[in-house]
Amino acid sequence: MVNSNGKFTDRAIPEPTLRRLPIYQNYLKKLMEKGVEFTSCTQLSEALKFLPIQIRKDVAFTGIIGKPKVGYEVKELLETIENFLGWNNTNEAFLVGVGNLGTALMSYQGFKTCGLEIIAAFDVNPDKIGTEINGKKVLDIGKLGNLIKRMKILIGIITVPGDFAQKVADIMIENGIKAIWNFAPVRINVPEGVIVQHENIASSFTVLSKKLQKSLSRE
Amino acid sequence: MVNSNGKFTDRAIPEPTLRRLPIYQNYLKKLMEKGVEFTSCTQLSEALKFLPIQIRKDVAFTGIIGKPKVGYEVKELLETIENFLGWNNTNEAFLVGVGNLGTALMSYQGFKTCGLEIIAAFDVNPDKIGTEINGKKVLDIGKLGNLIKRMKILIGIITVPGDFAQKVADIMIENGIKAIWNFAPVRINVPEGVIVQHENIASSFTVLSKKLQKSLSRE
DNA sequence: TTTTTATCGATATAATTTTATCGATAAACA
DNA sequence: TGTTTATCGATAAAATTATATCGATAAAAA
Repeated sequence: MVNSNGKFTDRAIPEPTLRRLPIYQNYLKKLMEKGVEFTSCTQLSEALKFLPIQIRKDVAFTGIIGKPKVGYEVKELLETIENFLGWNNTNEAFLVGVGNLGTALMSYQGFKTCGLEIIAAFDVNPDKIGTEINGKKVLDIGKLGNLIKRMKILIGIITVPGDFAQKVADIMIENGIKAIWNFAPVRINVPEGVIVQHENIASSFTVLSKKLQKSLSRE
Repeated sequence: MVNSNGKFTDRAIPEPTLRRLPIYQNYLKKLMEKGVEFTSCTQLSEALKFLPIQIRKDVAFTGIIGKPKVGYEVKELLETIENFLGWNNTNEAFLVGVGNLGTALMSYQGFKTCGLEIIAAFDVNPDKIGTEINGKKVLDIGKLGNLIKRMKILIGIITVPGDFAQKVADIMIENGIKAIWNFAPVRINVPEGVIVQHENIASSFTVLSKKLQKSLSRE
């Protein structure tokens, strides 16, 4: 697969790049609001504390071409990134587990920009079933499989306690979910062809805490 | 700095390793509960879907030595990992921003194991000030700086809207916080010597969504 | 108009991380 | 007791990611 620049479009995008692009996107939105028309990797690097070379490489993946001495048009860069990330077409998702974290995700406004829409949530707790969070209904977990199938939902978000995560994943997969975003602190097993992303909050904390340990021991 | 094995203890631990160790730790706890006494990289790899070689390399960083044909003693491995990660001494932290995410973090039980204790939270909202979440008091943001100083807190968790994140960070740093875990969707600038870890939920989603796109386009 | 400057894009180098290979060893088994 | 086997730990190779270098170019300044 070759694009208009003669480059392979399907060449693997480095995951770190993929994780940084939304950060640029977010800052570019602010520049837009301020009415800034042009920006450069140098300028972005000062604001975001990344190396300019890294930013240049990252944005190059989206295919945009900048102008020497000027940089990139903010509007164009923003659109190019969002386009590249596929944030224009909406991804509908179901969330299972309406605890604190589930509620937080359902209420999170930032998903709008990146094309994720949680269209309903599911839980076992009768007190929660029937309520609404951020305008989205909380339904009985029993209806999960059926609704996935009927609505052809492809993305599932798991925010249940660890013990139930695999069970929920199984129901999801059985009914056609192709990508699972798992916030439960266990690894779930999925068959070939299904994508899982494990979000482990303790893992993140570990990185911070190790750095702190190290920094304190140096003093 | 050289340890008893003649290795440099301060040799940088790869961040990916640091992120995987808690995953092993979590699974090992389950093995313990089940009463399993020994485990091997092979066995762990089957359960967790990592390559056995990678697991072996990761755990080697903790300094543990296994036995050929047997592997590692579960109890010892668990303790070694927790020790290595410094999860035995408690890290006290303040959290600022008692929204859904802040509440979720305050209620998260998984932090106990990894030695993080959120001992109080702060907010601007008078309705929230004075309440308790998971046994922890929600205090007026005005008291933040003073309490950081008085209690010598080193870790700050930011779960406020993006616009206020830098301001909160500044107060934290001014009063002695050395590590900031930032969940706001903006990058915050900190002086030399202060550690920030940015947690960007959109970044994570992007990785999942790109993989899904790719996988769907292959069919 | 010419020179200087900031920035890009391409290419090259370095660092980090992952994966593979292989000899050594402890347990199981013939 | 000797042979086979699973696993470790060390070392090596490959892959990925980050950083540096450098010529080209568009704008600004002299």
